[in-house]
Amino acid sequence: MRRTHRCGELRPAHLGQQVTLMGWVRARRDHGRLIFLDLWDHQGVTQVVADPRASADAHGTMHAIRDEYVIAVQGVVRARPKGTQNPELATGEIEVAATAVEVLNATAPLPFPTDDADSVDEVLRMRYRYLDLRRASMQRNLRLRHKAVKALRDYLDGDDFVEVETPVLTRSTPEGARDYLVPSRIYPGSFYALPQSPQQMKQLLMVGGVDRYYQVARCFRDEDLRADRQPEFTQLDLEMSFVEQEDVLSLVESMMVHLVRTLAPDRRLTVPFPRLTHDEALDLYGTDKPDLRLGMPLVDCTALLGESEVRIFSDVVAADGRVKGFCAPGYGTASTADLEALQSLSRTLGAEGIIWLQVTSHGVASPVARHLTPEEQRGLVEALGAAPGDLLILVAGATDVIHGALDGLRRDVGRRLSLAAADLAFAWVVDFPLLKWDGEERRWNAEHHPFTHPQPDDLDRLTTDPGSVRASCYDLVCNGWELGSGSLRVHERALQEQILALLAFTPEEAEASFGHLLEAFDYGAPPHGGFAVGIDRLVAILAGTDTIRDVIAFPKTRQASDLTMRAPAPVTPAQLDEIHLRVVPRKA
RNA sequence: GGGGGCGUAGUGUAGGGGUUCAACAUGCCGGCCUGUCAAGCCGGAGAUCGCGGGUUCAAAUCCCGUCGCUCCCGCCA
Repeated sequence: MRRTHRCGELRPAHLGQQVTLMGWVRARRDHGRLIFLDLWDHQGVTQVVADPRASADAHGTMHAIRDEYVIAVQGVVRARPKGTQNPELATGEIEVAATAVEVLNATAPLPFPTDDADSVDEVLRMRYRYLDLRRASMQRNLRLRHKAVKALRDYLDGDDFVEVETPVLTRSTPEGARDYLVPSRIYPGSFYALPQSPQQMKQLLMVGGVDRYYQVARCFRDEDLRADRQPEFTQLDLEMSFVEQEDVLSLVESMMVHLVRTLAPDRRLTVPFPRLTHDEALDLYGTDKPDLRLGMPLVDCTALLGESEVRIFSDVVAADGRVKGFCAPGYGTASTADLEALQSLSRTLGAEGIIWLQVTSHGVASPVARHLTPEEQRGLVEALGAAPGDLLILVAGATDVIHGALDGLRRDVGRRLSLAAADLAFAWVVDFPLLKWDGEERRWNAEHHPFTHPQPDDLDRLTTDPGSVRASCYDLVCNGWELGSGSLRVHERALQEQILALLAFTPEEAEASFGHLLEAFDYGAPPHGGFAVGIDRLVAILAGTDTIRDVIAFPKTRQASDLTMRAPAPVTPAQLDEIHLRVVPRKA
């Protein structure tokens, strides 16, 4: 038997045709005489009927068949009797009357149902990922991912980009995340590293005159996992020569708009994407990846409360801290339990706690209300733009701490109030600082990476006031996710050496780690810049899921293990010998 | 590394010291049934409650430890 059609394909136009379908059995319905089953493949479902009068053999086989058996059905397409059509099925007007049924593979009862109805423990889903992938939502996600990548490739292909593959076995570089290392058999004691990103390679491609490069690149970082972080992940990595920041932003923005208009035309977009400076983002939302769907910007109330009788406020202000807060519209209905949950969340996030005020038509209700003057109460309501029925949430403390806490509180309140619509709230965050101070190690670190070009206006402060130098660096955020980031790169040897020196590399270390790049800059490196989009996150947002695991065929667990392949796993002593390694058990 | 959540028949859940505490749904096995489509009806099998220890006359239930999954912080240039 050979398959003639897919399971979602047959229509009344095929009536009378002899067809052969192959697929998985779903929902067998045995009426004794008539037996129905739904034959499923990735494309759809067709009802198959066995009638003992038509074929005793086919009927007998279908009696013995169970759910998820893989079968081939030969039969005739016929119209369903009046009143038995199923309008919920694309193939619902027809059915296939089986004349021959062949079991291609019998199936044991599945460890969990594939019908999407119940949520199943993720251990099982991961262990039997191939069964999980039979579920409609996972099928949708995988195909959405394929279409998204194709749309991005098509867009770049139409704009003179060329996809170039770069090595996965490459060199460990200092800074950044922990590398995944691969021992060398041929060079005892030496290691390849899996790339954290193709950053240096794509810069070398620019020196090589490629001009516009992209790659759907697998990247590896040996750090702890999150819902939006896997140790291996995929970036749409791109780089362009002879460009300014604006060129990169506008290319990426049109590419994303193209993608959304192609794949999700009903999702609302704000175009052009709003732009925030890094400072503005922190000031307004306490984070550099704000979810703009939520509204509720932060307001600084420090000046308003500096003289307050409320000790928490005055103490913090006296200690050079700040008081900031936001207004949760309509959340005056928060119960005591809700408020306690917010208190506890704020402490988890490192703050001392929150001060809440319920705004009513005759003032504010709050544990601290009687310690606030009428002017202070009015001032707060006005500054936070509150109306009766709203809840004000204030946090006092050091700026970093209250920003972290308010960011978390704002997102939590957003969830509680279901403020996140189906929009795709893209935004650019620009003007990142070039460097950040590492207080513990008492040295500067690159905010983005060491190859980021300082903004030209700030170049002269590189020696006098490094912390104030802004970078030509930009992030794309969407719905509270960091979707991608990029920068203009240093292409001048002297400047790169100066920056590496600021990052506490001795000339010898710089030469050892980045000599190949520095040397390349001597041989005609064009000005260049680029970007990288996190494909897993992008598809997760489009798919409407909370975790990138749902858009990765075989993801890893929180403990970085692959439950399907059971990796990582020990290897034989002979294998270790070959790569000159000995495993030393960790001392207890 | 730190904090939180979860773990009970194949699956999803209920039960929160004793006395229908091992239950419900679904799946599975068998039977009946000419039109179902999450088929229906009847019958049956299936869990020593993740694992180990402790408290107690008595533990699925309380305590400690451990393992696994998960969320957040740290970390992620």
